[in-house]
Amino acid sequence: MKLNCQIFDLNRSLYCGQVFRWTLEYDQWWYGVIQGYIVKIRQLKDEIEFETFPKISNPYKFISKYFRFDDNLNYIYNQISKDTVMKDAIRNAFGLRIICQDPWECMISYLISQQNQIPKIKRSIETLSQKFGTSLTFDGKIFYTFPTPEQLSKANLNELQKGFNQGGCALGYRAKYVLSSALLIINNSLNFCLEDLKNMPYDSAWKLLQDSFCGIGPKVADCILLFSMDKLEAFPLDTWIRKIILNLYLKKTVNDQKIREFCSEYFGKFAGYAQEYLYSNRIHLCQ
DNA sequence: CACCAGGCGCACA
DNA sequence: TGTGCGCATGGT
Repeated sequence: MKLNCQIFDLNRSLYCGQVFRWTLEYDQWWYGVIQGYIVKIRQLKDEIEFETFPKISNPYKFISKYFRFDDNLNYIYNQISKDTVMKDAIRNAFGLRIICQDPWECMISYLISQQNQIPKIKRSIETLSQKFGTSLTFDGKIFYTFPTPEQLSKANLNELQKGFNQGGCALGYRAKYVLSSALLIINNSLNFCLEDLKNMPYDSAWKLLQDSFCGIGPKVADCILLFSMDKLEAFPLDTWIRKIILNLYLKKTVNDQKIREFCSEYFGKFAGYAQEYLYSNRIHLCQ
């Protein structure tokens, strides 16, 4: 199937560190698993070419929603282009789009991301899927869906925590956060479901995530809201972004709360896009 | 061998 | 309300 798209860079969107389950194979084809579907996709100029397995009833809608093709990037660039730092960041990562992930997978992925490195995050999530997800075969390769809360709740703490060379997922101290989150959901211990957060204002959803789940703090909550709950005002403040904002914008040391207040005010309701373009340029901007 | 990683919970003031 | 410390494991 083919789909025309404007202001979109597939490689940048998949490679920038917001999603963890995509791999680049031959002829520029990316393979990934989105919910229960394997997706094979590549970009040729302004056109993307893709295929799903199993076949999905409305593939164009599925792909458009995932890559947020309804976001008007021209308008968003205009809104966040407050200075030369951001203009350069946009130029260097032009076409990068926030991806709309599954809330549950996103939550677990960013619980795992804390105090961790991207290659290891990917390896942990891949191992988690292999051990507890459902297998699918396509193009002669075996893929695994991200485990549901039910599937993940059957794991024991030890095999989540321990290292790869001991048959574990190498989650370390984060294992208890992952398992307790799965148990909270399958035991119906919460008086809301994750999808409900999409219909809440940003502030209340941000607080509710941190109050409900152990291991979710300000940064992880923002990642969940930005990458899976359509909250484009969320501004995940990690070590890289902290350095960039303190060095290039505030030029003095203030606490995280002050940084968040500044970024929210300065970048506005598309602050999440601003964050993603700064993060994408982090190596360049932190020198 | 040190040291640190897309932070967070907890103990203290 | 605000600050400092330890954390499991893997990578450099």
